[in-house]
Amino acid sequence: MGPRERREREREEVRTRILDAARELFANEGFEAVTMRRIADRIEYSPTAIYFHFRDKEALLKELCDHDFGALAHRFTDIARIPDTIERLRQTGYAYAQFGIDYPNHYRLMFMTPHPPIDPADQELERGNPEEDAYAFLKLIVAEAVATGRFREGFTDADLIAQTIWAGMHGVISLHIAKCNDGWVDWRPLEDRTRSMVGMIIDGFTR
Amino acid sequence: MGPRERREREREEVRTRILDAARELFANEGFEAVTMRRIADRIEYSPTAIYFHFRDKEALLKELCDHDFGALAHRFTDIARIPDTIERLRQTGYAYAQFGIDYPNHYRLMFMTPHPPIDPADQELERGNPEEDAYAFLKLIVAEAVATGRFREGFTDADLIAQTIWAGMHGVISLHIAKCNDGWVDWRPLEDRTRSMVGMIIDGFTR
DNA sequence: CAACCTAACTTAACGTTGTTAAGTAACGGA
DNA sequence: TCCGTTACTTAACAACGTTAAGTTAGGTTG
Repeated sequence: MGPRERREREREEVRTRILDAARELFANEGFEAVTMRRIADRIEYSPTAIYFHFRDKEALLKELCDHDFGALAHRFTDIARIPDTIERLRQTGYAYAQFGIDYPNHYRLMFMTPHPPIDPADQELERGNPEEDAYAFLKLIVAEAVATGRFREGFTDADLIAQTIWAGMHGVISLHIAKCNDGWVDWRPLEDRTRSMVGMIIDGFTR
Repeated sequence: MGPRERREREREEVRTRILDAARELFANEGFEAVTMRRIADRIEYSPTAIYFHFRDKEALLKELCDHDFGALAHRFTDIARIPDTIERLRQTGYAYAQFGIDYPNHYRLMFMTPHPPIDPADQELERGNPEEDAYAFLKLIVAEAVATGRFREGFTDADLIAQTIWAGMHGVISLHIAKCNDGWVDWRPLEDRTRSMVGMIIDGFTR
């Protein structure tokens, strides 16, 4: 089946080019500022062509977000080898923050923008696997810290603790992305705020 | 000067009606979902009439946000009377969270959406005054805690600490607003997460 | 080989959006 | 009484996401 496969491959190639163009434009200028016509211009197709590969602009976004969730999780692969649980937690915090700093527009779409609830049926990403799911990675660290007695007494709910830690780091990054232009707060350097949050988290939970 | 004053008053009245209509629509449906035409319909004016009172949709938003920043600060007036510094800090955290829960759409526009930097010249709100500025209120508590030795040694930068505390609470609320529909996280109840964050903050900073 | 069909597009258009240009009616002051 | 400003309205513009209606190339089938 020669031609059949070639057509399939060509189709996939166009799809990828749309995604690449959209990713770059979204990352540089933000979702709302980028139009379907601009994406189409970039790859020298008509705007309508995009709709043959993606249902709508939101579907394009979702595909990119899914990819970025994976990219975030992959940042942790090296960290996973750190033997000390608390040190691993600390470095996870820093890596998470760095991701938000590196890709603020991606971060905004991934974590700061409400999306319509998606049908669990067409959920592509593998959730629960620490190598693919950043939350699962964090939860694993927390569970280990609980199991090995690194956390204070009474702190046993790994989900609750992980969600609190995540919220803390997310707060630093999202506040930075949304409010860094606001002159009325005498902002401390972002690195200091990141360090301070990681410190507060560790001081707050460890013995 | 009778007629002069009356005209002025009538003008202000229309302005207020526009603001009220916009506030309700924004709060219920979000900024992007509300059109100028819908606001105009609501007050039985033509869409163009709004532009006689506000430069554009963004200016309308800014005026509402400014009002809400004041409303947030006013939530703290009762709390300001709590004698114990740390208890005051705790209640401030809960009140902040409650504000975000009560007005998620307002909260999103105030703290989760990047806005173009505004000219300091036309800054209406009184910043730095704890009765009008929620951040100043928090910073005051932190400074008091530092001064009375309630925080650990080395924690002396009131701005850095206040920004870390703010980020923590903001993280809980903003993550809730943006991701509460995401089924892949086994979310603990929001009250538990709020309590957990307040606890982590206090355990993290106090002796 | 010819007829046909379908996949992968393009061009043109639709309905909405924020916003502006042009016109108008009412009213206060000279 | 005339004039000019104030406070609007109606009509229109450009840009947006999206869709309807062709069009063309290539593979499949009678």
